[in-house]
Amino acid sequence: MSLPHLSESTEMYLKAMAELSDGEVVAIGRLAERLDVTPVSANEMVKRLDEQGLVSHTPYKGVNLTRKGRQAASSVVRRQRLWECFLYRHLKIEWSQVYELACSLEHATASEVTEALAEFLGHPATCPHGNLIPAADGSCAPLIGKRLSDAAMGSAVRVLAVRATETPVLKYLQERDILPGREVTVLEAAPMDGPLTLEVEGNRVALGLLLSNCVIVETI
Amino acid sequence: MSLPHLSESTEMYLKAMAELSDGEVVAIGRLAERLDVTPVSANEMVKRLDEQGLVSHTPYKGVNLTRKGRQAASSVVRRQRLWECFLYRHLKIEWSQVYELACSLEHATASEVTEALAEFLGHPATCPHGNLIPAADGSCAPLIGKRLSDAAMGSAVRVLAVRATETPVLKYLQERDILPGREVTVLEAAPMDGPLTLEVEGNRVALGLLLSNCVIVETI
DNA sequence: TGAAATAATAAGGTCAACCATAACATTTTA
DNA sequence: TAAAATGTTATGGTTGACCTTATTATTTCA
Repeated sequence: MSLPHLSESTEMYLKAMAELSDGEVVAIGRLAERLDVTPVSANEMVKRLDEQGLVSHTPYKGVNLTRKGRQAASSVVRRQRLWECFLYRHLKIEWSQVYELACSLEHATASEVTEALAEFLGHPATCPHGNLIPAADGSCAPLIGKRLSDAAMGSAVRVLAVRATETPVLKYLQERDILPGREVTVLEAAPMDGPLTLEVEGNRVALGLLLSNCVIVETI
Repeated sequence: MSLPHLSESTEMYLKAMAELSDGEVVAIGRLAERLDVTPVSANEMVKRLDEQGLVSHTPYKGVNLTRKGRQAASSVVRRQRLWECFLYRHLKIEWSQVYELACSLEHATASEVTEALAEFLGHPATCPHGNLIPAADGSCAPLIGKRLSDAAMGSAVRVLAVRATETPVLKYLQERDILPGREVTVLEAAPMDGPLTLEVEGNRVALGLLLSNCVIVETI
């Protein structure tokens, strides 16, 4: 059941794959970018992960998680998101910072602690960014929603989740009140992949397309 | 103020020194033993710590913490003991396990998290084993008490703290109710450094001398 | 289809923190 | 004071996870 113990680096690769993929194959270049290592290093590491049976790598095509790898990645994500809940709810740590701070803790958390924490928190369904917390058995329902960038012009939507990890990016969203639960109206989309103009909590906000891609919404 | 960031290994050495020394010089052999590395490795590491100005090593005499090293060690101990409180009080993790589990977390804890945790816990004075939690500024009052092995025969004492770290040892004490706050009467000391016979919570318990050294008590 | 972009492989290097073995220095203690 | 215990230094080795530079393979796209 429980794996031999994965290194912090291994866990970061698995988590990055889970966050980037949505079940699809991931290009080694994206992985390298996300983890801030060179493509050569990512290649080496992927080879090691493949040998351990955690990923399957098809040269020139990309990498995906094996059953074992997906299970391990879920466990990492579960730990992180539970810690995010704790840091945010109980320690009152800033929304934009909890991802980063929980990330260090996740690798140092034994499963007894994870499960006791889940119990303490009342088995939350989502992290403060709105992303779903995988169950202890590794299963994780998919998040149903669409990208803000795909919302119909003039439509009012509710923010479900934010798929961003970097503190400065999260801070940017936080300052503009683009947070889970908020209502947003899409007023305008500038041509040539320009920014969206939104109304959030009574304010007008311009949001670049790439960032709008990271905001998951539901129509209301 | 805050140091460049110490490796996990560095933090473990500093903590071991703080726990072993009581301000005195520590023999490299004790350090190696406690950290479960060879004396050669401990020597190499101590040299590195000396170069970083964290310890001062007098060949053949021993090592002690510098001001900087003591400050860093206090910070590690503070983090660990705060996590112990959280794991014990809020996550209901077994008393004998919290040292070990908090030890992994301590190295992954940013100072924002440490201070928020202290606030959440209401700034506890001691960890679940009765040991004092250093203040945020690194200061730490000494624990006033004596060793159970030094208690007068027939005297009733109260357990203040337990200075043990290994889970099986802590479990042994836990099973015999030798926990902070408990009253203990010393009934007999066997000759030739034999065990003490104690009465704890109405039960007779034999406790080896070495282990009795780890139990800090006050007279009542 | 051919150039550009991306991916893979090879070779050699670094760094922290460990290891073993062996030789030598110092301190303790019997 | 000599032997035993402990500490130190030297040498050489390992492992994981990175790095650079260069070459080669494949895929994508204009």
